[in-house]
Amino acid sequence: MKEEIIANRLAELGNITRLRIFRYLVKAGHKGASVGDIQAELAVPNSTLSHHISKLLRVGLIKQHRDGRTLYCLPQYEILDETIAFLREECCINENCQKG
Amino acid sequence: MKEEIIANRLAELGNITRLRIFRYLVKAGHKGASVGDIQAELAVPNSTLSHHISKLLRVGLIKQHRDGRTLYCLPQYEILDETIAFLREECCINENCQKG
DNA sequence: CCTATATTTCTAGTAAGATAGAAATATTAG
DNA sequence: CTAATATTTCTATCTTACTAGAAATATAGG
Repeated sequence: MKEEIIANRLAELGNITRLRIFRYLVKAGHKGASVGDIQAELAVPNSTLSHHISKLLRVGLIKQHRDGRTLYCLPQYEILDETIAFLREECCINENCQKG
Repeated sequence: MKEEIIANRLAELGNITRLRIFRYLVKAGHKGASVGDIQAELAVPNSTLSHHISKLLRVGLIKQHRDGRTLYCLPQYEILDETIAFLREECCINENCQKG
């Protein structure tokens, strides 16, 4: 069910550490950032960071690609946009307005 | 810190029951819906529902106003929009693009 | 092969959240 | 005041999530 998928994504973004990770990647843009970069930026222990990254991966908010020893994380803007759009979907359909 | 405020809101929306409550209110529009309406719609026990509503209230995603015995819940669209906007803020500033 | 770098997995302790029954409170109507 | 309706609070149980140290794996360079 779509509602559950959206809730899962929002829940992942609802953790302060993951929100920081994700925003760091959004700022980084399409080139993304390596796990090591994120760790240096946020000063989170590697095991903790890895755990959070895997959760963001699981719900599709980020993807990864390897370049040598370095794993790059890339934000998935379409997934973010879909998630955001869902919150506004059918806004005020039981009323007569176009937007809140 | 703003990041924490946003994370808290997203975390509240990240629970399936609260997401349903919130979306029901968004659909209802500016007139909102009563706690009883929500309960009838979602078939959640009253104590559970009350707990979830208080969490949405706490982070400002909804407000309430009483009319006799009935408590109406109203979605706070500006808070939602601010939350959404934060996720896109400073997108790609470390790159050269305008939007993902 | 050996070493260094990059990241994940294992493991475990601790804290927080979800759920709901039952009782309590609040409001209105008669 | 009494009864009915609307909603919250209390209490408890159960599950899930966060955190991080230590060990393991993966990749590349010499």
